[in-house]
Amino acid sequence: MAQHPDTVTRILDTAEVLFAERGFAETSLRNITSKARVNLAAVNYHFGSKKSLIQAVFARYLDPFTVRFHTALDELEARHEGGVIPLEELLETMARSVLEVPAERHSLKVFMRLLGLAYSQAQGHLRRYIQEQYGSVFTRFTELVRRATPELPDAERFWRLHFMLGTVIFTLSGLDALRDIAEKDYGEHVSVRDLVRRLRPVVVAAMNAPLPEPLPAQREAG
Amino acid sequence: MAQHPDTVTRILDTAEVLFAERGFAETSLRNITSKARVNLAAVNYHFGSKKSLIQAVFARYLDPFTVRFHTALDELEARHEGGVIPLEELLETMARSVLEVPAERHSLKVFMRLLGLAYSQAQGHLRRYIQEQYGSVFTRFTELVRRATPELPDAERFWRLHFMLGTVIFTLSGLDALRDIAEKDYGEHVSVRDLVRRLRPVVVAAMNAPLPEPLPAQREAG
DNA sequence: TCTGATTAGAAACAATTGTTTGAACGCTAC
DNA sequence: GTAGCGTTCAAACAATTGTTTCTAATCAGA
Repeated sequence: MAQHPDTVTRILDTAEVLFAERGFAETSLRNITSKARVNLAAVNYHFGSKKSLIQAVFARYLDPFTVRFHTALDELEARHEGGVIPLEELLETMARSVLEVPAERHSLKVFMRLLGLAYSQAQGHLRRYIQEQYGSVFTRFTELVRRATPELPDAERFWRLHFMLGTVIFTLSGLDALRDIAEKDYGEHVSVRDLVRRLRPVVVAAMNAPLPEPLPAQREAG
Repeated sequence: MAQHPDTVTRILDTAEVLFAERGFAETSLRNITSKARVNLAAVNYHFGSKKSLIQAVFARYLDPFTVRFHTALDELEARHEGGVIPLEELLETMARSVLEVPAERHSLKVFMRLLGLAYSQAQGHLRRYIQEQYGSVFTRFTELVRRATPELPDAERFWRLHFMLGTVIFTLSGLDALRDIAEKDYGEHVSVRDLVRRLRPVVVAAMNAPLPEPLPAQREAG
């Protein structure tokens, strides 16, 4: 599919930035091709459609992440010889895998923003694509988390994992805006690693929170 | 501006649903007017532009919310006679105020989805509008939280509040997708109120988490 | 019932969208 | 060199977008 790397790469580099800044529907192919100084037809020629371009942008981040995360989990399982891996180590490993990807690719901010868009933006095809393509590594991870937290009911663990996913994606994808506010209010410049440091105890405490009181009799509306 | 309530209301009712389902850019005025069985020109006649329509949709939720939240905080402060209000009560009050709005208006799902879109969707005008229009009540809230958590450094509290904001908005705005997964995996249907019940102990635990270990000497990259 | 302002409606507007076309270019292999 | 291939390019495509215009209908107050 991709022969002449310059055009394809320039399209992807430009597209990921514009998508992250403005969303998918708000970014036209002409925006991308003009900023990338590439002919308009090049996108449809190399990628086939705008949808496929969006998926390609994601794949360029998620493919290396999946590889890294799988091998990191391999090492972790080997080190514990089939025993239960503590929750802290699992979370630590995931965080490290996420942080390593943009070190070789581009900005972590873009990566996180794209993840946020994948959830919030309607774009049914994207969610389906990500689910099909990268669902397995998450299944593996959640299974390990299950063994690390046997006291949690399955549903409760599911929701808490997604709560924490929301925390991380929301924070890191809106980082620029939040950082501006934080600097203005506290004069303190926060790095991504500083934020991850702050996130760690919060996420652990959230996962270990006491169980909610059961609902009374389920009287419901709305 | 609005005389004949039927048309204006039908537009707003339809628009909020479509916006929540598909986002702003993905929802055309023709989608709205045809589903609302209203003439296309009615939107521009009654609201002036699509942007103004979007803001009107938000105002219909945020105006009553702001009123309710302010009076709820008034009562809370009166009840504590100038003393410190415990964190749990502050969070509880905010949750109740959020939940009460759609009871008189429409669905909480729509409300949350709209909030999520306001953050994730680029739509600079929207964030500015919300900030200007409804920023004061949040300033009041965070000041009360500050008094309730004197042991937290200011920066730490700032970040933890935004972590939790991310958790709630991310979860409730992506509710449909998550609900599909949860139902498929656990057969269990979750209501919004059920989710709020699950969120409560998690948020409290996160806010009360131990402080992160200070960074060592700031060796840093990326 | 006539008058005057407000709302509804059909049609057209210009602009922008993703996509397709067909000719021109640049290259390697014969 | 030239045939064949992959790539670039300008142009056009049809469809859809938000907005405007102008006419018809509606309804209140005299």
